[in-house]
Amino acid sequence: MPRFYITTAIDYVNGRPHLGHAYEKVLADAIARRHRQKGDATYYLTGTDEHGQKIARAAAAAGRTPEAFVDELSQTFVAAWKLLDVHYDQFFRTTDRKHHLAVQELFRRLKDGLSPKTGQPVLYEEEYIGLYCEGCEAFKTERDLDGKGRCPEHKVKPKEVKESNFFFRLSEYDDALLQHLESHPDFIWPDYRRTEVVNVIKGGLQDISVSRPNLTWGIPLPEEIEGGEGHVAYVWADALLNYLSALGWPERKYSLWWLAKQKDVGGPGAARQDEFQHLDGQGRPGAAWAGTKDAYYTNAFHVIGKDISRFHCILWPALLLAAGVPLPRQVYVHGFIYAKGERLSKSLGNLVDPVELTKTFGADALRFYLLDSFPTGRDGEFTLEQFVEHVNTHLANKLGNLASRTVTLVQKYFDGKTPEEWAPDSLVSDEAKQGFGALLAAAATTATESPKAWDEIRIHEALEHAWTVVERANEFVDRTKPWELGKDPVRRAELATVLNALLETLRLVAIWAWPALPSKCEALWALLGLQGNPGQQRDADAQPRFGAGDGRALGESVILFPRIDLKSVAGA
RNA sequence: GCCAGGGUAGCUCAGUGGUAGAGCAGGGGACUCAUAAGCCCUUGGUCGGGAGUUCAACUCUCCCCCCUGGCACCA
Repeated sequence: MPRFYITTAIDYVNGRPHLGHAYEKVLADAIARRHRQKGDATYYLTGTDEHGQKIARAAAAAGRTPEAFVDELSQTFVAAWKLLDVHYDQFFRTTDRKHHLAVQELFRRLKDGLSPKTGQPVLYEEEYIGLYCEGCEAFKTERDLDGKGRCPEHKVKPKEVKESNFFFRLSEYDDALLQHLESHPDFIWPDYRRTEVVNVIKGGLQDISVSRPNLTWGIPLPEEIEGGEGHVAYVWADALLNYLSALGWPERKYSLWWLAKQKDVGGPGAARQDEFQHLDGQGRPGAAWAGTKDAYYTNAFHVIGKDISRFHCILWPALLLAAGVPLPRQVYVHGFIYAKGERLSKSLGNLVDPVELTKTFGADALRFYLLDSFPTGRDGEFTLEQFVEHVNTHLANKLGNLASRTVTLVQKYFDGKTPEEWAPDSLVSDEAKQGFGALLAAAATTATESPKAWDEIRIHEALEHAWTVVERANEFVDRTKPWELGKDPVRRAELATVLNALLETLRLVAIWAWPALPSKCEALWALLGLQGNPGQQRDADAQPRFGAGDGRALGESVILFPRIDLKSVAGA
């Protein structure tokens, strides 16, 4: 069975979740649900990043201990994802004990490692003198400062700080990274992000500090590291490792999801046969897997925002190479959602609260807007007006109304049971025949194109295909005028055929749209009187089965997608 | 500055050589099963500017203008 391991960035808990966080989780959730729907064994990891000076400071400002502070804030993320129907398999926190142990193991491996070019220790200690801005929690170079020698963001002069840090010899991994990017062209999506990363690497990499002295809110370096007392791991050397530690790394069980046997590979890039490599018992490439002849394939699919692509495309693979862990399959770099032309930011005051939106309009309305209204993974612009318009048009007016009018007609003329008759030849007018042909053709096209678009993560295209079928169905209703057929007992077979075509259309749409709209598609499924769940329907079930109904009773007629009246949510 | 992407109807965008497209908004119409939704028809663009290649360019080449992203620590 194909296996699919998908992760999101873990969110830094110095504030509550905003729409950008929500977009990433919903996007990953839709991808994960698509894999589950196909029958792939799927593992979806998300969580929160809870260490670092900013959090320690925010906690202090709130008069709390860091522990209590992160406990509370991480719960706001858990609650938000629950509200949005984000179905993850594990919510991982970097304050988890097993994460501490894993980070320490990483440092031990770095300590023992030798650099690829000069064979020096991968980890080394060096005294560093620099200008440190406390607001940024970062060292600044002269170039970063404004004309008056101040941090442009915080408007304060950075302090000259002398401290001893441990450095990771990143500078020697440029060739290895370039080679990997060369032989794995789809390691980074989209292409232009890959180009950016290649340029950055070619411009030369600098060693990076991976520890922080004089900071307590973090993971202490292991005692094997001489001089490491009082240092904690740098937040990125800490945070990135969550993708492994959540799976149990360094215990071998991590390989259950991090790797896959050749026959079990799922997800993007699965067709690439040249990526298989043999691994030793530690999951290190190059040697045969202990006790088996199977080739293993790296299987991690990281979904991240474009702001952290350097960390995931350069630092992370370099750390993994140094630690002897196979690299992930792909880093999927998505765009940002903007509001009022600016990126979402607390200081700009244009944060859009996904929790409020969801409470007001429903999880599926927000999910649909995020997944359908702009191309998957690209930047998007949020406005309440566009949101309302998009949801009203597609969900309420088109799909919701089609379901509503179909169910009402079945209740009115067939006592709420699916008509057990199918007679396409009974359609008499040219208009009806053409409408019928157009509907069936659209359904056939979408049955082919929708799975393809889903698998290539062109979610907006997958949904567009499905909605084309909805549109053909609404046209078909108007062309065949079932309310007139209903008045004429002689034309009962024709009426039954029309309604069965509509019912089958709705069944298909419920399956095609389910990864994006899980709860509403399940409600639609129940409304259609169907057994089971659209999330359990495989691609074979998503092929058109136009024909006579089985006489089953439809569910109670409900408004699936209420129209949103912008005036009634004034103040929003 | 360098690298990348983009400038097409009021708005959001699709369209890589052969008589300019979609959705929404605007205008008109017929209908009434339905969530005042749906259906039909329709107004609207010198495709950022200029030059070139070609029988033919939104589409290829060159130059210019403008916007956006990246150039290591905010999803």
